[in-house]
Amino acid sequence: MGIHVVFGALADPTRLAIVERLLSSGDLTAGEIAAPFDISKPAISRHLKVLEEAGVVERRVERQFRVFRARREGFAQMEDWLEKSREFWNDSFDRLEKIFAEKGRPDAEDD
Amino acid sequence: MGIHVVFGALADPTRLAIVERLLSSGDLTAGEIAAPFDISKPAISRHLKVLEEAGVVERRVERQFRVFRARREGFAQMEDWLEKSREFWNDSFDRLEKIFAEKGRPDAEDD
DNA sequence: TCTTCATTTAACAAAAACATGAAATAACAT
DNA sequence: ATGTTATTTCATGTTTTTGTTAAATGAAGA
Repeated sequence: MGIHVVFGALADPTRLAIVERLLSSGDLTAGEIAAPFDISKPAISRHLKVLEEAGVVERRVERQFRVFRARREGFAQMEDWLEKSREFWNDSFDRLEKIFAEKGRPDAEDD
Repeated sequence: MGIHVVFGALADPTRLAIVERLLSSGDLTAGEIAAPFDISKPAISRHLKVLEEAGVVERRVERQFRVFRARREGFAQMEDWLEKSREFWNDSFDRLEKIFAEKGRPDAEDD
């Protein structure tokens, strides 16, 4: 589906706040999620849909409520992407070290 | 500035591709960055501005070129946010363990 | 200075995102 | 069945994002 969709889901302040609250509070109903915000319930409902479609939260029906919960796999996707990026950082650090070693001193004045 | 700005910067497929290329290739000029894409240079220029304002890349002037590079601090922000989230996951796992322990059954495979 | 190459800013159009109130649906209780 | 509570879908308006082309700016060289 693409990691950019996950990033997009977390790019909105309202959605980010929802996710952070779900992380700290565990399961919450749509109504509980909407309560602290000044925006309408339809708007929150859409945000929840975006988060669900991105795989960041999951929804289940319990009695007359829809209960939401943060979803591990969504976070795992980000972890993986960042892990891959970290490798690149390490690689380029290695390249720099090699260059320094060959030149014999860390800050040579060239080009 | 808010982590959601960083997420927003990476939410666009073109910008994500730019960042990934900068990670693997090191420094690139605006022109080199624009080359593989089908969209106009002004459009790429704006994407680069968004990435720069989010702190994900940095720009410097070298001869007649603008050279871009991925920026460690931008990634560190995400690492920190994910690290914080990971703590919450661990905490809720602890809570679950405690509940199982009280029930006398450490790993019940019920649904 | 005049030209050229590299890139950004400006002006604008199309598409997407985000909000709202009203109506529809879902689950449950009476 | 009818009503009540919980939530989503619909129709719509506004703002933001993303793209385009044309013009402006920046740096370098003749």
